[in-house]
Amino acid sequence: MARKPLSDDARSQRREDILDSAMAVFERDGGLDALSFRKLATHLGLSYSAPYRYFRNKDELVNALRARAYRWIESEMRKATQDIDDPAQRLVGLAQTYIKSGLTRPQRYALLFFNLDNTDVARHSIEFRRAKHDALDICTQVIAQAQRAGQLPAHIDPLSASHLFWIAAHGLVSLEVSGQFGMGRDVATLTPLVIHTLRAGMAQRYDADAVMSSPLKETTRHA
Amino acid sequence: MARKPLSDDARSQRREDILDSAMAVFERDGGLDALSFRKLATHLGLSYSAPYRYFRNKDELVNALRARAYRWIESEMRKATQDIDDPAQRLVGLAQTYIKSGLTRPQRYALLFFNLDNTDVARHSIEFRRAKHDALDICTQVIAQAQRAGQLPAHIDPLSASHLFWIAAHGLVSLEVSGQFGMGRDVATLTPLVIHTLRAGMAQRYDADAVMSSPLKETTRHA
DNA sequence: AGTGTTAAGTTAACAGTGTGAACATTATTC
DNA sequence: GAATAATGTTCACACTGTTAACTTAACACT
Repeated sequence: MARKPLSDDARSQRREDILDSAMAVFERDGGLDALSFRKLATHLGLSYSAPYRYFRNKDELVNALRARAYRWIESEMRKATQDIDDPAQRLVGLAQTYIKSGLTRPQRYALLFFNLDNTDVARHSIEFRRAKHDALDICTQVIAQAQRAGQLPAHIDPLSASHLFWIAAHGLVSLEVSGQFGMGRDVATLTPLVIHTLRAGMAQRYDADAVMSSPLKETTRHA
Repeated sequence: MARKPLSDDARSQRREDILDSAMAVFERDGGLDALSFRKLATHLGLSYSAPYRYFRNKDELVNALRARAYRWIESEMRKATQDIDDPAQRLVGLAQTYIKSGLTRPQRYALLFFNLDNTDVARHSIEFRRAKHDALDICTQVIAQAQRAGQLPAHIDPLSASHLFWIAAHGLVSLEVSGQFGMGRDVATLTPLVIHTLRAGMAQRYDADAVMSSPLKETTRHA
């Protein structure tokens, strides 16, 4: 009776095309404010509200873009680690790749962690959370593997350990990308220091209570 | 002959008042997009482009706001550490305070590190850089002190060490504030783990070359 | 073939934004 | 009191996100 909608494949292909353009514009012009539906539409050769047929609003578009950025960093890590056999080296390679990816494409990295208009977690899309989970999962697996191989002490569970890695790597990339380290490229000297500290620190037995003489109470969030 | 301009004191007092309002609006409504000159002006009981007499544009206003946020976190750290005598405990207290500050006022923290429309460092104001430097300086001093007291190994220079601390603390706060850790409040369990790893890791002798079998080459920045 | 149905794309419109220019006000110094 | 320059206001412009109304075109059924 009615016109058939685009096949799911065709439709999501269109979405991919739009996201291609969006990412290109975003990285060319720098920043989410610089990426407007109008500019995106003309970049696609369409009229200025056409993308609304594929993304309900800018939030949804940006979330999709973020998920895509995560998928990219995930694939970078996969590519880099699959050729390394030695578990310990895989782990170092993983950290290096994460850091390098962030530094080489600061815009894309910033898209993941900055530019969150607000800190409202509820608005992370499922797509985004899945991508995040999959990326973290690589790390967890590599760590578990290194532990099984006896190359990494096992008194910290793999998930916590990968969080630890993530915290360190992200802290480094994030501060550098947002230009907090001052003029020099301290990253080059900081990277090995960070990795060393992580490995050496994780090697030592850990007793939570001994660390914090006055542990952080639960913090209430203002605003 | 002419009307005297507001004394520098009076003028900067006005600026402070405006920044008070700006910070209030920013934290109430969440996000920089929600902070408009118009809203700010009406909040001050002025007409909608009055703030332009005090801030050339939104960039300048935001930079001032950022500097102020840094000053705040700096003062939090000063307050928290001045009463602690034992150097090692001072250091832990410092880290705790930084983390706690970020977690309690996520908006303010995000202002410092997220919401950078672009990653253009050149646009950081001198004010902002000074505030950042002063905040970091506390950390450097406390570390140097702990090293002199023999409570922290001295084979890492205090500046690098404080960078290390910053990276870890910021990584933790930043990931939590941007809601990347999943549902739970993993921060409570991650905080002591991070601090432990830092301390234990820094205790071990450090040889940069040994760490990185294939060190990060210089990375060229796309985009 | 013809026609109804409906997705895809276009255009018009609205509320809000940053920002500059042109005006009005007002306090200060002569 | 008059001149002058800082401060405050109003108007205007080019943008933005977003919704609603409209046009076009492809399919399904008779």
